[in-house]
Amino acid sequence: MREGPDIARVASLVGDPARANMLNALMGGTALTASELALEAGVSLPTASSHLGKLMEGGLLTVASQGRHRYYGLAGPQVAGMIEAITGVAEAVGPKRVRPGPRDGAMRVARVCYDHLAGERAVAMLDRLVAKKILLRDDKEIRLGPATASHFAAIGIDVYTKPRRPVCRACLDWSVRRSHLAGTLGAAILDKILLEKWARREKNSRAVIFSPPGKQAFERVFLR
Amino acid sequence: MREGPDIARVASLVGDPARANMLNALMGGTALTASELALEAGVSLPTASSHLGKLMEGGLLTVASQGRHRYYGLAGPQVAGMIEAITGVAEAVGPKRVRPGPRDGAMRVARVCYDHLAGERAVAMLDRLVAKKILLRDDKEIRLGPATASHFAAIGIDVYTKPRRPVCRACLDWSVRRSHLAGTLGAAILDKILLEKWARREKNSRAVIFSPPGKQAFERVFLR
DNA sequence: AGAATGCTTCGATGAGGAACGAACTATGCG
DNA sequence: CGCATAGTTCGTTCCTCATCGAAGCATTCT
Repeated sequence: MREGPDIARVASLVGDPARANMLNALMGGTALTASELALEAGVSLPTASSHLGKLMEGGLLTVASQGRHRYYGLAGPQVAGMIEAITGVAEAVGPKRVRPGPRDGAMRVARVCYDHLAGERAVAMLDRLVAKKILLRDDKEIRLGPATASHFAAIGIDVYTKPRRPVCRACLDWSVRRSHLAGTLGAAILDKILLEKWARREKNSRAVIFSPPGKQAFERVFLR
Repeated sequence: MREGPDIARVASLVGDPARANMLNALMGGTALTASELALEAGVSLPTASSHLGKLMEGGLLTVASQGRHRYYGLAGPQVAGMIEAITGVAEAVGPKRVRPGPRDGAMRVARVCYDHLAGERAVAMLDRLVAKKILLRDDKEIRLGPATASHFAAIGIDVYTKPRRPVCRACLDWSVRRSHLAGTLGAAILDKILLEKWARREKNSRAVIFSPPGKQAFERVFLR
């Protein structure tokens, strides 16, 4: 017998298919209502409610009541990171790539990770920002540099909007094994991409699809 | 309903207390026999055997038969990383730090992570190696520099012993939120530390306890 | 107020799976 | 060869927990 944090408790919360589907859906970053999550998980509303209660009690979810809606979201980036880690293992040990499929391809290129962009395109972006010394990579900790604020202001992104969370964070990608940009800045960039309609969210998926002109615009702004 | 890697399957494997205990024990890095794992998990041998079968089938474990013993070990660093991630969340959401206790303190300072050293001391070591430009931190990817081989040779560590795995890897710490050195080099350094008896493994725990002279030696070699 | 929607609670049902003892296979020892 | 040790397989028992229908709150709309 051994001591330590109760990892079985946390893992078993993720271990139920219905709950796993819900968490997966919430990896999209937007908070969802109980009914949406029930649909997503393929269970009835009472069942979903029960699961949500357990996830709440387990500390994996937060909830915000707005009128008669209750919006559930992931409790934080650490939880999101854990799910990505589990996804990575599941991907590795899972049925030997039955069919890579276009959906998977799109996911590899660009997808939503909690509230920011992940995938090859996101990794390339971070690399470029670091190479241009707009961001400074120290440890996994990515830091702002002297040029950061002015550079993003020129693009139309205010670096210091929401002061609660760290502005910059690195987040490990499960497809590519490198890091991409998370934190409020990462979130702001994703907002920008969607707002400018450079890309759209694939319905019921974390995939992010760039339009041809959107891809060009993204490359002009972030990869040049 | 949604597609993608079967994360529930993987998580539910970790979600059983007996299996979680086994995996936790294997995070110590040494492969263990079925009986040792049964003891560790607090279940009977048949039960343990059944669990081990499931973990094998799930791809989380590897086994090496030696005579009438079967040594089980984690399937790889990715699995170890996942367990650390889950541990981090469990730590964060777990019962509000009932008593930090000396055991926890020791774990924070230095512990075994799969096959290399983790904890504050390991983080400090990596920082120092990077600051001295003996290792180069690029992305999370840590790379060898021109001075690497000679520097470690002087300490008595051959950087290029086991060519199968990457020599350098960064691994995220759940206590400190920074990275430490993994890969074969990380493993070789831990070997060195234990071989020189600078530190000993706490029995039945991942904690690594440095003796006072061992701590000094470690600091002289790695932190100066 | 009454009706409609969103969600939770309660209670009953049922299935999956964790547990162990007993029997079986395999390796090592004298 | 027997005997001991290490592990697995089998069968049974038992309990947890996921599931849903029905009923109960809460909020908003008309």
